[in-house]
Amino acid sequence: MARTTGSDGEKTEAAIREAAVSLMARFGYEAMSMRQLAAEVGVQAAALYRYFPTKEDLLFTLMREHMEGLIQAWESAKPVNASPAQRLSAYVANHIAFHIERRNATHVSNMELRSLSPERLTRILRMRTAYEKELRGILRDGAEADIFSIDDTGLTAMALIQMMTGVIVWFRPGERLSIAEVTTTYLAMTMRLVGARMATGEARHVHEHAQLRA
Amino acid sequence: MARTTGSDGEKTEAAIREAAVSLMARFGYEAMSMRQLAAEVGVQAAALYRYFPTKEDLLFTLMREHMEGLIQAWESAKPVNASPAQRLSAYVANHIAFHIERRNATHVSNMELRSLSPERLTRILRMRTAYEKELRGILRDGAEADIFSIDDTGLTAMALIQMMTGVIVWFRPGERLSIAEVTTTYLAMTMRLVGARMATGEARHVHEHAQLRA
DNA sequence: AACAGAATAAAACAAACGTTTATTTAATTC
DNA sequence: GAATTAAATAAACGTTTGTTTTATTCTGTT
Repeated sequence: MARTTGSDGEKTEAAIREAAVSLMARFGYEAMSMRQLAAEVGVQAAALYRYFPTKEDLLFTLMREHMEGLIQAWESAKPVNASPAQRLSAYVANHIAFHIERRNATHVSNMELRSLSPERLTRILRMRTAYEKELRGILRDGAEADIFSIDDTGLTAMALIQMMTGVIVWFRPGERLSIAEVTTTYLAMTMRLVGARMATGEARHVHEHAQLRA
Repeated sequence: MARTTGSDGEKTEAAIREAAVSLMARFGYEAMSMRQLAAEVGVQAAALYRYFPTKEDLLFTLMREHMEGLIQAWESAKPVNASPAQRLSAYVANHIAFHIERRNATHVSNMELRSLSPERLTRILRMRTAYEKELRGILRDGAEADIFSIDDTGLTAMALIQMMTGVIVWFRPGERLSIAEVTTTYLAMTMRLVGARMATGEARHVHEHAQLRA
């Protein structure tokens, strides 16, 4: 046998990506074999190499596109001419929504950094840093305007990101809480954590904004 | 050659554990080969099997002892007849100190759960749940006594643990911040996050307690 | 109808994997 | 000082790994 009826390169590549993210999230990059991946896709192992030159290329592609998607999602969600509290609210809501929707890809991006070559690791970390810098900017603006009470901007940003990304560890869709409820609670915790003092009525706006997005 | 001069079973086993934690934290459990581990210890691969019957046994032993150590540390640090705020403060300080001191083992315990057999995974998760239950108890007591403002006890506990454990991702000893400074800041963030309303003078006690431990 | 090339299968590659076996040497015991 | 136990080596086991090579089949275009 060789080329099978109805086979299409684009569909095959999409199937490979999807299966790879799923298997890597479940078993880890090292533990997933190319044969296992091929079987999941319904193809021979050699066929994978038409789409991705090496296993590491596959990993890197998935990670890069995950990060690009995250940054792009924030560029779209990012409010203009908004108060630090509103911007922080938008950041939290976007971060949680994006990561819950992409649980598997997030797991891979967070756990498999060590399987990248040094140069590729640097590229991914650069993207990550750029994304985190946005949060630090919001926190700094809020602190300077005396809207937030923050000891250390960098440390607070890291704490918030760890807290928010941690959602994917325990959150299961369709269980006790909805995404909207989780987002609302995380928003409240975030605002308290940064000691937000909001103008009258702003809390309602922030709340509504979060409900809308979640 | 065979038995080498000055060789000692206990020393070798300790060296294996140490090297294994280090290599697993750096490269991951799957990526670390038994030959690589043996080379790090300065021994042949077969010698490892005198101490650990399989690679997974080695992983499980490291994880179990890490969790046992964490629970034991909390049993020792846990204050009696203390307010929820003081108990929460002790929990945070103990958690951060323990995890910073054991960066590598924490990484392994958090990242390599999927490499355990189902039964062993269950055993580790049971220990983890028991430890987290302590935090939920503190939060519940504080909420019932109207000292904390908490939407959802379980969710808040997970958020706090993710935030605190996240320290090991970015913290490097001897850089910008000391362990004491980090602990103080995390304590302040935690107290704000749970909306702690402390009695007059208690904030100082909590602060001093944290400084003492850190 | 012929053709170009994309897509895949099948088989094989060398290297590395966790683990086992048989053996040898060092330290301890009687 | 002989017997025994503990600690390690050297070599090999069968399997699996990521990857390459080669050949074949199907699809879309002319």
